[in-house]
Amino acid sequence: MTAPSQTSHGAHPLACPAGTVLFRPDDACSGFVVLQEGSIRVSLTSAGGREIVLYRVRPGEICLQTFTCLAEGRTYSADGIAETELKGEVIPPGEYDRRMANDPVFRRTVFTAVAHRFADFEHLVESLASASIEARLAEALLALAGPGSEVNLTHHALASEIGSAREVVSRQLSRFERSGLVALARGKVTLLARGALERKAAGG
Amino acid sequence: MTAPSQTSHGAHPLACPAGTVLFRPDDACSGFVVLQEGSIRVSLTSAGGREIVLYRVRPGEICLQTFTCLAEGRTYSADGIAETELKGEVIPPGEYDRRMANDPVFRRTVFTAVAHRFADFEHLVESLASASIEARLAEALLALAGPGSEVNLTHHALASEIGSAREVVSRQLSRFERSGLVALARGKVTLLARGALERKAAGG
DNA sequence: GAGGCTTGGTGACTTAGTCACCGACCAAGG
DNA sequence: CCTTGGTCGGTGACTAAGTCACCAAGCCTC
Repeated sequence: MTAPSQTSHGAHPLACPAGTVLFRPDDACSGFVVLQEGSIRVSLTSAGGREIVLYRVRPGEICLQTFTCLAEGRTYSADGIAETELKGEVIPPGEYDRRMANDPVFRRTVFTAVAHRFADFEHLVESLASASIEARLAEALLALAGPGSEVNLTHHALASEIGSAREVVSRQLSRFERSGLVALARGKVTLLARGALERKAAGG
Repeated sequence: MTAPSQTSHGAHPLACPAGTVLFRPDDACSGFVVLQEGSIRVSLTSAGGREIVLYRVRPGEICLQTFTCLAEGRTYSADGIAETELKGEVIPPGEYDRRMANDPVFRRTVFTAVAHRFADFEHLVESLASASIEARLAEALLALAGPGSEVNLTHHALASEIGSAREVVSRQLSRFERSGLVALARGKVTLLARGALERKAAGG
């Protein structure tokens, strides 16, 4: 995408290991992240300690939090954590503004990404407002497994994915296991019947 | 793409009465709305028939739905209804693109508005994921009353505001009434103790 | 192999959402 | 007027989800 020659025009390289905290609520924004490799998990934690994963940033996507901060000159309001090792670059605020103004391709890319994120958000709101835990958990498992059939997360982490509580996830997973949809192990869920899970995710 | 007899900048005037349906899911987007007067209610209705109000568009704000449609060339995914009589203008897609590219003030305005909307969305997600019905209803009542102290909505409409069910709202309102926080009448809620409601809204 | 942390299981309880139903209010037409 | 049909709101009974407290099993490290 962006050639290294751009670096000389103001972009810093970004490289950090899994687990790095990229930002926390009230942090100032140091620039616009263009990710080449890896995955950033962005989540909100409410006063009561309940966490919910808003979205993940992957190569070609953008961090909406960062966009918002840059557009309004505000601080972050969520947590951003590197889920894997990251590679990419950081475009500092001034350079970002310049490119939004002068680089039509860059601008187009950012718009599309913002629009895409928005659609995800809408889906999240709809889910939270009206889908059952069974459906939300089935959907999350399918999304997290990707093309594979294993999800290496604790029940607590799964609860954060769907904005619920650990106990609720534990009980629902037990029900899935009793129905033969998944197999459970410590820190791991193995999907055994994608079709059935897809039906549950759709609200069947 | 040529503009016939139009405003000097290619925008159509917009004027319609309260209750007008501006868009529905799967409608194509006819242009970017710049509102000068009035209020548009944008809401999602899930498969189960549950409705939730996402946001309102007022003068100086933008419709995120419309932004998304224009950026990705997609159709709408929510409902937009005029809550009051509307006045403003509609910038057709081609003109919108031209202005985003060439008019820095217009671009800046749109960015800021998009960023602002996203902050609202984040608040909505946090609310849905972790706030009690008591807190959400108190917050909605305060927001809907504005500087006044009356909210002229049915319990059903209030339920849509907070993404809950009519019965739940009815019962919570009864509790508020018994505590002397509000007075109830058919299609109307009168706020009697803003301070106490603000405390409830904050989770106290 | 003993403590200490993480993970997950469970019972008991509260809060929220659903379903079914009914009565009060309201407007329009006879 | 009075009927009639629709909207609005109240309520009981039930299910789903979330909370709280606690415990047991796995796992790490010293």
